[in-house]
Amino acid sequence: MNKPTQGIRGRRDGQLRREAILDEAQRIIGECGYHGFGLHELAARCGLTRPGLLHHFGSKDGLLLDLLRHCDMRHERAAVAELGSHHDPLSAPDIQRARLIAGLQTIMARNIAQPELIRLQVILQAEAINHAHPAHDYFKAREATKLTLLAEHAATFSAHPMSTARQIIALWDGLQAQWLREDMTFDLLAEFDSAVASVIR
Amino acid sequence: MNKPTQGIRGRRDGQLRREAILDEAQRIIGECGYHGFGLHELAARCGLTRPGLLHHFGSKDGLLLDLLRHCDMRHERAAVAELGSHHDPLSAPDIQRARLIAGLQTIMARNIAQPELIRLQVILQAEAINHAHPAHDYFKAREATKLTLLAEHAATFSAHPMSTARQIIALWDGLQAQWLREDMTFDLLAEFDSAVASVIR
Amino acid sequence: MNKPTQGIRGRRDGQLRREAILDEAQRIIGECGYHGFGLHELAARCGLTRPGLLHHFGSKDGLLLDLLRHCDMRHERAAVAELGSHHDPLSAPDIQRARLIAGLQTIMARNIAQPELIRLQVILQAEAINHAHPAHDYFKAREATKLTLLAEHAATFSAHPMSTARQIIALWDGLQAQWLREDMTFDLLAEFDSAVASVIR
Amino acid sequence: MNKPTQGIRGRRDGQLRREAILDEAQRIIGECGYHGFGLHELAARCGLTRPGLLHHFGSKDGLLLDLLRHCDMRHERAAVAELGSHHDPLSAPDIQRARLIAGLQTIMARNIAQPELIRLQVILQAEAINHAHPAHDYFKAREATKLTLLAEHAATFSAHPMSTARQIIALWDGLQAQWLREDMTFDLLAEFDSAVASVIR
DNA sequence: AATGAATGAGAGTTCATTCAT
DNA sequence: TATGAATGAACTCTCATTCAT
Repeated sequence: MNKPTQGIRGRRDGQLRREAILDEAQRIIGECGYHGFGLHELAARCGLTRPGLLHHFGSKDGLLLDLLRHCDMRHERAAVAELGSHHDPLSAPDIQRARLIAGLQTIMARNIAQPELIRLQVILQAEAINHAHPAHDYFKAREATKLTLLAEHAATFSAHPMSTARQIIALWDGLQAQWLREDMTFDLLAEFDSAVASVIR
Repeated sequence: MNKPTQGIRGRRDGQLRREAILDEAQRIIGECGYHGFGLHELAARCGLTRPGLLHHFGSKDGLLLDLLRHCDMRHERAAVAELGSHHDPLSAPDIQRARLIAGLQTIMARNIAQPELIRLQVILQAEAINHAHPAHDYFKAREATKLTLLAEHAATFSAHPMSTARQIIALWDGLQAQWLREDMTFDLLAEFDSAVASVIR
Repeated sequence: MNKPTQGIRGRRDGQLRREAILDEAQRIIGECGYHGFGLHELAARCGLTRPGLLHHFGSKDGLLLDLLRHCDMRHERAAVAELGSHHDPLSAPDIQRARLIAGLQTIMARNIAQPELIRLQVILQAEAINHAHPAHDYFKAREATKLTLLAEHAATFSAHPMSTARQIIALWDGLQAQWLREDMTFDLLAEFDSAVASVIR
Repeated sequence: MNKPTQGIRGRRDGQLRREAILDEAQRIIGECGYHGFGLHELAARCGLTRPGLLHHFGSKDGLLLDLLRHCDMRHERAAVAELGSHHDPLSAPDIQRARLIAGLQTIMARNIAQPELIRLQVILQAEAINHAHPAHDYFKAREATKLTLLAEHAATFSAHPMSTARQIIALWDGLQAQWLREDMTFDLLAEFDSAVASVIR
């Protein structure tokens, strides 16, 4: 007699629906970029209408920022924790170096398991170079954080920690982009490992 | 009474006009990406109307491809020549390595002098990961060319020439992107030099 | 254990809520007109949601008509009473004239104390000229009533009571509109008094 | 063999088309007000699409301002000229008064012949009380001009020229609005004449 | 070589409203 | 009594493009 909790036309739990939308948004923005995707297609893929989307996020910009916050909480914080947990400034340089490499490997391995996340980061990071892009501030802050964190680690064994940090980030971003450009046809994790080993000596 | 030079002058003017437009297009697409820019703004900046633009390039896609071809002829070929001219498979590994580094330095230095070009490459390369992007094929081919060329050079001194090539490209792209993200506030050339020196040993 | 007052309190609270909403509606519609305002802003200003509003008034049109009824009861009836109470067809023309002027003054003075009411009337009266406007019928009836009432008064001393009535209304409306247009920077009451004195001779 | 100047689907002379659109805009805005009308209906009535409209006026606001400018040039200037031409500060007060009345009559008669113009003014003048309305500044300036011009005239025969000016404007606006409200069923010109005669004594 | 006029498609966004809760 | 979710229709406006001139 009773129809469960499901109302007409896909009324869902709110929070659940929001997350489902953000998942789909990650996929579509990762493919087309922020400027290249339209609310209509995202809405259609989620089984609702454009105003239905905006009910949850207010605006296209708002959706993007919510997506970024969402990724931050789910992945970024885990990554920072990964590096932070093994950080012990009193250890010997060799151990520090090994730990950093291990941490980076772990994070990269996790990323490889979800290529949509890599796609999203690669394209947004490029688009957001433009100061007018809604994600510009987010990526500016992210850049500074990554740089500082890596430089801190590198300080224990490198004579130029800042340069080392830059090199790690460059390899990270550059290899991820290559991997996507070549349709994930090479072993990203192995290439990253050997590359990092080179720059860290 | 006859104007014999008019045809030529007209054609030459037209050519000049086209180049001026492409220069402006490089700037605006480098800022906003292909999806983020509109023909209207480009037309306005060039002092003509939208149909005026399309008269020269046929379509937005056509404009992009013309721009890419234009860059190819002006810069890419010079870069390839730079590397090719010093390539001599019979030399000693040390010399090969030094020549490659010198060639890369020269090209990077040339790029740094025209940041709009770097901007264009960074954003388009990211956007064009999407198979539906009009520049996808261009960048796919470019990727293969670069990889092959660098691997050829690296073969003379590296045990894993393909990986070395990837690492060079990753550092190249990654440091350029970082440089733009940080508003060109660090010494890109120096960072690139030391990074390449690391991965080439 | 029983809550005998709850029903009444609830109803009283509801009534208070409704009045608070109508007050805010008066302000916002007076500023933007019926077509220019949105339920969303009104709802926000009242601290509830759009469906919350519609729960009380059924529809946007319904809200407008309720507001009009509300004003009718609070102000319009008082005005009619003001004029009616002093109306005595048997008095001498001079007295009639003086009483009418005094009555109009009283009402105008009352209006000036609540400019939002004047705003509302001025804009709605103009919008409602359109036959399709939801307040059209209301203002059509109001017009007839005012005209009849004033003409009755004027009949005791004017040779053309209908024209006199029209002139009074025109001055009334026209000066109120001017007053708002000039940001209430002149003495509306004084101007109205002297104007009415002129047309009534 | 040759098709005249008429291209596909109503391509017209540009300037002619602009004026035709403004004529229709006058009608529709006069009925529904600025907030009450939509570009779609106007476009449809003119036999083109929404973007077709915006091609000529840039935006809805732009259309309104162009319409206002258009009316200014066609009617307002004629009215000012009408009053100005007969203005001679050296004449006797009686003559001044008679001339002013005659001038106002002429203008009002001209207006009555085009009720759409009156409609437009009545509704926009009310809507534009709101400072955020795109026509606010226009009507603010217009108000000041009218007031100054009439006060100048009235100065020759009235002890309170500013008040007299206000009264004339109030009667003007108020009677026009009444006339529309009552579906043009009374003799506006006659009522205005007798009313002005009263306030000018 | 370039324009002005116009279009169809689609952009993001707001609207009043409905419905289950 | 009021909400959160969602809709369909409408909104202004921008897009790339076409076409006659």
